[in-house]
Amino acid sequence: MGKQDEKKFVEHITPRSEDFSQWYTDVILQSELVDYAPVRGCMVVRPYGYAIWERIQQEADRRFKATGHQNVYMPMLIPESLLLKEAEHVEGFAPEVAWVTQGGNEKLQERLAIRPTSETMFCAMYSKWVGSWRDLPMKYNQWCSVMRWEKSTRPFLRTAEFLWQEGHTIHETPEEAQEETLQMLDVYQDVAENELAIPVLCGRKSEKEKFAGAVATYSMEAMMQDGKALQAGTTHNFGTNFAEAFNIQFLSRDGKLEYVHETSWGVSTRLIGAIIMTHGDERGLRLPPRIAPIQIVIVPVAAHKGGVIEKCDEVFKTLTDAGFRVKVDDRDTVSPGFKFNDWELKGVPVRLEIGPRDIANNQAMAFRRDTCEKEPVSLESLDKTMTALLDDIQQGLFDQAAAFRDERIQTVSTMEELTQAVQTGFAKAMWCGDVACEDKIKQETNATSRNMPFDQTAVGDTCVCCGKKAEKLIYFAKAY
RNA sequence: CGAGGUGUAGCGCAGUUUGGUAGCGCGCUUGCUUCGGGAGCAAGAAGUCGCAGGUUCAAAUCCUGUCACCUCGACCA
Repeated sequence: MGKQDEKKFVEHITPRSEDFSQWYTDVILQSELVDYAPVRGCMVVRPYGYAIWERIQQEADRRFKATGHQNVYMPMLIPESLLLKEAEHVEGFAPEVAWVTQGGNEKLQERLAIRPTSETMFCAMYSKWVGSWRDLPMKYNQWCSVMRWEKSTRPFLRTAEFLWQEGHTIHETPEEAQEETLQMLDVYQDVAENELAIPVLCGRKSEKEKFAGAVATYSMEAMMQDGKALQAGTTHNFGTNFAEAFNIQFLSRDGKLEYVHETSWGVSTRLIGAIIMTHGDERGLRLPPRIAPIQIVIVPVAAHKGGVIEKCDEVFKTLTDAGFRVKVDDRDTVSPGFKFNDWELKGVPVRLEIGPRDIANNQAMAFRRDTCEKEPVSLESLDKTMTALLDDIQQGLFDQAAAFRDERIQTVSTMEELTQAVQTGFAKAMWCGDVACEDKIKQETNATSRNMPFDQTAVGDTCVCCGKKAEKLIYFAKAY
């Protein structure tokens, strides 16, 4: 392909190297994932974007059920008195809560918060539902939207209203709650790495970065192509903090009144932002096959010629029956060339071009989106060929993202090194554990602590910031 | 919330300095020819110039106010 053609691909999308932020905006709008809404800070998720969300939901929900959780639905409005019960929690969320103050023409006696998260609502209900240790554990999840009055917003990454799931569980013992907290982080990592092909770093948040009201917060952190971190999922262990505030007690095995041990965990449509910023390239999206709403798009070439459409439909049926998510682009209003670019922009992993010449040879031209290579494939045993190809693309995207990330993680032992490392990626450092050092690092470099990995193999003895005795291995990065 | 920027056809923009018939590209409609990397020709449809005041014979253009959005900072899944 010549230079001229190469240029055409990119004429509508700002190159990543020029302005990553603008590239992101161009891609999400042009691939028709979302559009801006007439409401400040809100996005409209369009069919293609929502289809990706539905795939994420299916994969996550399947795992939630497999680990013994059930779905429920809680109301969107939370009375102010409920929200005020857990002091640290209120303080954390108060600045970004939206309120309903009027119903019809009447001013409400008590303001109602539009949920920023539902810990308080779950707690209110759990306190009603729990009586005995025999009622435990209760492991509920809900898929819903929440609202946070954010000051600056970006589609998928931070919007005033966003779709997510929030799991809330209560347990008999601290050990069980901790086990749940870590198990769900594993589930998230499994979804991120094996479905979304996004490598993540899992670990515990510092006191400064933990969730308001939690005893311990864990996260998985992904690196975007601009080297910035994106928190892609979190799990929290609340201990008995909320149980004490909401009086969630049960009669224990030895007849004593005890508080439950509680957890919560969530992932959101932000994961879609992570997919875009992890895998996207100059032509647009590159969707991992396991999450792509369309895995294979069939583009007829010279569709007016006899037999072309029929062959496309035949291949469509074969592949659909074999379990693939397939689409035939039978639009007669645009040229094949337009369709090629269109589906590349939309990130479909594999494109099969079928024209008269292919039919004559019992083959199709297969284009793979990850490498943009094109080669003929036989129409015989196409299901096996496609299975292998999609698996290869899935693995390829993960490997590429992992290699990119690993290259940009630098082990640092001085502030100079840390400052330099967070310009392009993550800094892996030893830390004394003092919030003063986190504050200083934030102030000097704009980077925040991401998390403390479970593997705490030391890379030094002294704190990267103050030089005192180091307590923890931790990652620092600029974050979304 | 601070600093900057932008609002003109569905989208992207020119026109504003120097007031004087509302423009361009893409898209859209209809027809014909095309179809292996963003097709061509022809004929069409479409805009209270963000909103509200003011100045003027005359305002997209000048003045005042206001709203929305974007970018960068401070705060956050």
